[in-house]
Amino acid sequence: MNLEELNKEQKEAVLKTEGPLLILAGAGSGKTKVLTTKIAYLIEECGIDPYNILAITFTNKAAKEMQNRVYNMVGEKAKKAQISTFHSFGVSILRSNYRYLGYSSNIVILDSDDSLTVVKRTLRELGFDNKVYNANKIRNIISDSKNNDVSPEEFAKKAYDDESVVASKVYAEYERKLKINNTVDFDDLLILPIKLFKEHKEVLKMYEDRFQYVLIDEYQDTNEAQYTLTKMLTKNNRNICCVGDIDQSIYSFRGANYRNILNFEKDYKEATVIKLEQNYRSTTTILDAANDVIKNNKERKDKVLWSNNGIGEKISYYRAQNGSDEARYVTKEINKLVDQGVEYRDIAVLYRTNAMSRILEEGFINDKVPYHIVGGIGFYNRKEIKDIIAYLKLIYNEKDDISLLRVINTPKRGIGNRSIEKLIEKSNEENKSIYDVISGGKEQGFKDLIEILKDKQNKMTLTDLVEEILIMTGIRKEYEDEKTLESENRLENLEEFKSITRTFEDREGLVSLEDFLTELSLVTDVDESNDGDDNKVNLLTVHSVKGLEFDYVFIIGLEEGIFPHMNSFGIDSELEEERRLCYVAITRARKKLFISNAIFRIMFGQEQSSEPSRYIKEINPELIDIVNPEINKHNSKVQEKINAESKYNDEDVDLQAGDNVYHDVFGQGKVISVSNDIAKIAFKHPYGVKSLIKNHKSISKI
DNA sequence: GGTTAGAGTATCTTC
DNA sequence: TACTCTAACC
Repeated sequence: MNLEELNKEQKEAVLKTEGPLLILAGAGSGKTKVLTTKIAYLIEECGIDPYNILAITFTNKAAKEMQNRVYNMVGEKAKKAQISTFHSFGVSILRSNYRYLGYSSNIVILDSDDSLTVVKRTLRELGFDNKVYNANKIRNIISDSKNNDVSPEEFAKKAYDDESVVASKVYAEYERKLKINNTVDFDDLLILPIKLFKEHKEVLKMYEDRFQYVLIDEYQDTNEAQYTLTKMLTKNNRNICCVGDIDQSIYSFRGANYRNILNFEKDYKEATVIKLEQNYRSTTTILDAANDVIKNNKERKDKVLWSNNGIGEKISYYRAQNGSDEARYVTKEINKLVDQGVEYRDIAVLYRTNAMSRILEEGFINDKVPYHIVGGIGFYNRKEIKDIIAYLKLIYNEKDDISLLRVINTPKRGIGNRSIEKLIEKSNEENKSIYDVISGGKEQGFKDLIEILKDKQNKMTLTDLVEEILIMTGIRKEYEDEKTLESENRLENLEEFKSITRTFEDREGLVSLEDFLTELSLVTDVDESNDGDDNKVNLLTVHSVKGLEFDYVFIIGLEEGIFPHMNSFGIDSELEEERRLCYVAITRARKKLFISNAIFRIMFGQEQSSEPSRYIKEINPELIDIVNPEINKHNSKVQEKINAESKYNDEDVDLQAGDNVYHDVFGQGKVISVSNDIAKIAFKHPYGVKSLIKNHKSISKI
């Protein structure tokens, strides 16, 4: 096997096949190449059966790509290796072992929206006002508890205030509901395998025997459960290879803990650590800028990326008048690039929040720039698509209450709130799913309909089944009768959905409802980003661009309040995460980076102004070429004026921890801490602790 | 039981 | 702004 294309460290990482290995791989240092080569090396040179290899990637797309690359190196047998995300891996374990865990075969996976719906419903059923108790927050509490192995009972014991008492009750009921419905949430996909392994050592033994070699990518973004799962599988074999980069840890909001990397050497005492610091992706200008930004983080291992790719062009910085001006700038620059022979597909525009894609879209449509939005509120979030999926889920698992409640009266069948409430009551009393307690009434008609469709399920292809649902439920007729622009659109979307099922069938051969639904729940829009088939500009969030690279990258909205996001103000750990996010964004670019922001931007329907992001100031000015210095100067005067006029007090307000204050919106509060210009203040329920600009006029000492 | 207007709230990121 | 939820009316 030819390892000549690898540098010294990369080669070392490939050759070290036995025992624990940690690869600290900087952005663009060729880690995917190392991982795939390593898998191929294990198979070809060490004679390892691919069946004994487990490789975990961050997205399904990355998994597919890795599988393909290994396929190109070793051929057909690559397919025997298990290459997937943690969540897909969890699903496969569940599907083979559901009996041990007390589930039946047709498990439906809930997405985060579904979980939230269950929480809301549970709050209501338990008689709590969901204006007082924030369902989202409670869902997060439940998720955290599950991930940290805290049971509802344990949580109830530790409950310390009104909210956590309510949360503990909702948590218990939430778990009961999921189980009765034979449904699992995203957390369960990781937690249930752990539970299984703890309770059934023989099953764990089987997986240990199978997965002699375990490789994990993006280790900095593993959460507690993923960490535990990894440790359980590799405790005895010890052939574990983790790849990660602390500077690219950007998923802490989801429970990821980059300290898993820092602790690797403690967990595996005999570990070898290899650093990959040569970057093969970007120009030194881009790398220097990235290094300038990230070196301001305190919590990190020292590392400096370098490259041989030459200095390249300076970074272009444009400070726009407002959002649409910024969009115009982006399209103008894109058109210039395209005139120079650049392909649209080699360009990406990155933003902090999905909401920012809209204004870009307008600009792109105006200037006729072809684009592709990755992720965001996409196709699968449309009502008609959610409805058809709910029908499919219900046909697959009639106990799935969430899907049932979604479609029992869609289209209208005259089953109103009263009847539904009665059904829910009955199902709670009898500890059964809603479907199982239906007997008689209009509901019976609905049940009969589902029974007929269930019967058809095995007798036709997926696409035909979808068509059958559209006809038999009356969904199609409803939209056809409506004859509005909107209903036309919905019909088109439903046709589009059928072409998705058809594509799926063509790709996989004849497929089961189970496979299709699993893919739907786990494969996200991010996995759909265009692979160069379409020559379009990619629009995506900084989070979803992780692992990708483009010749030309635009980072827009580099403003205080957006990037870094205002919710992170005053919280050091979160500001550092925002900075890592910025680092990830910068290091996506190969040839040239464009950064921009806007003085005025419409948010929440109101025009607001903001200053340039602190991260821009951290970059050595010599690396930056300011596109519009005059406007910039003028604008900074405007900016000063805005600042002077309104929101802030002229003099510094002396706020200290312990001070009582009054806020125009949140009322009375107590200062918890003050750092720099940010005061953390605890307000009364339901506001809680807020981080606010200390000198804001809305705050006064009392 | 269905419809609709008004209120309220969120936009932070995702498997 | 735009979406979702609720209450009141039909």
